[in-house]
Amino acid sequence: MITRKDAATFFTRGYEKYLPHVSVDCVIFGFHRAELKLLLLKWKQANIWTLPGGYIGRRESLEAAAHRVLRDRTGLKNVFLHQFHAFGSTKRKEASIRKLFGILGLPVSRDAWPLGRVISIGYYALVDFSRVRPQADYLSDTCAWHAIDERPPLAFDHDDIVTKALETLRSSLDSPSLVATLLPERFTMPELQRLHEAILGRPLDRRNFQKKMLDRGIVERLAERRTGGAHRSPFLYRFTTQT
Amino acid sequence: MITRKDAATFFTRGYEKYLPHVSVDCVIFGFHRAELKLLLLKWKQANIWTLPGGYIGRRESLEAAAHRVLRDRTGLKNVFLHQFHAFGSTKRKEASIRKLFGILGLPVSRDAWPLGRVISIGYYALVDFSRVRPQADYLSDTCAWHAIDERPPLAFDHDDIVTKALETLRSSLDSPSLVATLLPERFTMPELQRLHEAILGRPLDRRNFQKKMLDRGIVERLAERRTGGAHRSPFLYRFTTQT
DNA sequence: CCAAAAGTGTTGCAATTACACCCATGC
DNA sequence: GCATGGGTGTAATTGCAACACTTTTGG
Repeated sequence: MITRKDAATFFTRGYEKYLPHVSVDCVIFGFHRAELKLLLLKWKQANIWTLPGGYIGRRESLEAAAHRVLRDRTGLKNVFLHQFHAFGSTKRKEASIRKLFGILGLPVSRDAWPLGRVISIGYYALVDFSRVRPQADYLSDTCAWHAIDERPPLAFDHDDIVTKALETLRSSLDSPSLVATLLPERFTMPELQRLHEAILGRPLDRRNFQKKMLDRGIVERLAERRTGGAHRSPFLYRFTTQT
Repeated sequence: MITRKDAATFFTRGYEKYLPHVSVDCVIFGFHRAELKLLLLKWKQANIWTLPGGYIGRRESLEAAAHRVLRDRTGLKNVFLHQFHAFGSTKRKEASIRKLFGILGLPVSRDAWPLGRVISIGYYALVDFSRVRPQADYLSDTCAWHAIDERPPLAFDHDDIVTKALETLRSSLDSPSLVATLLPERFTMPELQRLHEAILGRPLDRRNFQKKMLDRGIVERLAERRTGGAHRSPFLYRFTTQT
């Protein structure tokens, strides 16, 4: 978690700890009420929304940086992050960054290192919406979920990054390891289907979906059913541990 | 093309022109005598082979940087480059770089900026072997093609980069735009097949291959045949311009 | 005429798609 | 009992892989 003190030293001596000009940005997808959600940060006292992102430590691997940045800026831990693309934005607006640091009451020298051009490596992940408590860091007012197609416009080139991440996510849906992290240990077939539909943004045929999941050995049925709901009680399933 | 003068000013004031800590590396595939080739540079008077790579200009897009670096270091122009992955190597060996610059008779101060850790964005391309004259730059002895599985061991993490590029190339073979650049305007079906086989590293069925290419509308047959060779004269084909 | 390369067609399997019917549950 | 959602099956289609036969060409 970034504190006030961290932020204060960031502009003056951050380059000692971090590589300038390279950052990671995380596109975090969640799933709630049959909708795909996106985790966004709102800058303090400014109507600027961005992806959680940050710089890379001088001796830190890209992967490790992505995990640390995500934890520091949103509180999320133990997330499966996947690199998907590098973005060479020359759009970074000095003015926005100056404004934020003005609001925070922190000094920004004229040639402060983070005002320069930044190349950003994009990572995405799917996380279990209900098991996560997003927490804004010192730089932000809010860390909150947004429905994927009702999100506010994002700063810099972050809208492009989200678009590309969603594309990648959709095309990698056939590997079950990803979606496994979004559901509880045991789940019903309709639940799994809602999740796939939310990610793909289109409806799927119930019967074909079930057949595919079972034929491919992606999930296996348990003896138990989920009772209590209206209508017929659905079976419970779980992901098979094998490949 | 990098000259002696460029190299000399590179270590001292290069950071004014380029972003430190971020580079692009190009994996250039060629095709000759039914073999997939790889374009490599050998450092001057040292047995160190690397991919053509370089730094990114401060106001230059990633894409533009990849094209410029490739041209400067190998002489190749007008190549379709595709970004495929970012590599966060912490393996960069100071010693190698000092050695090269020692050989070149160029001074390297102790805290020279290019000695630091580098994050590299990988680009790959397929080029027409016969239309290209690779030319080594000032930093290199040799700029030469190597058969993909007889290449020398590469420095830094460049072997990983090649592996990943080859993976990406293979999985993107169904989009014809890539391979189109490797063949002349008009070509025979066997020629196209050899190319696919070289990329995939395995033989393909002649008949199924032909059917697929024609059914999908990837190529269309011309009236003409290629005469002069032994055996039956094959038809000529060309890529369809649509989609 | 024959070896080697090129052109054409058939068949079977597997995955995907579309669609129809039966079962359970709460109101 | 009936609307709603959940479970099962079947036929048509598509893409891919395996395989056999005919045609052309130079030697």
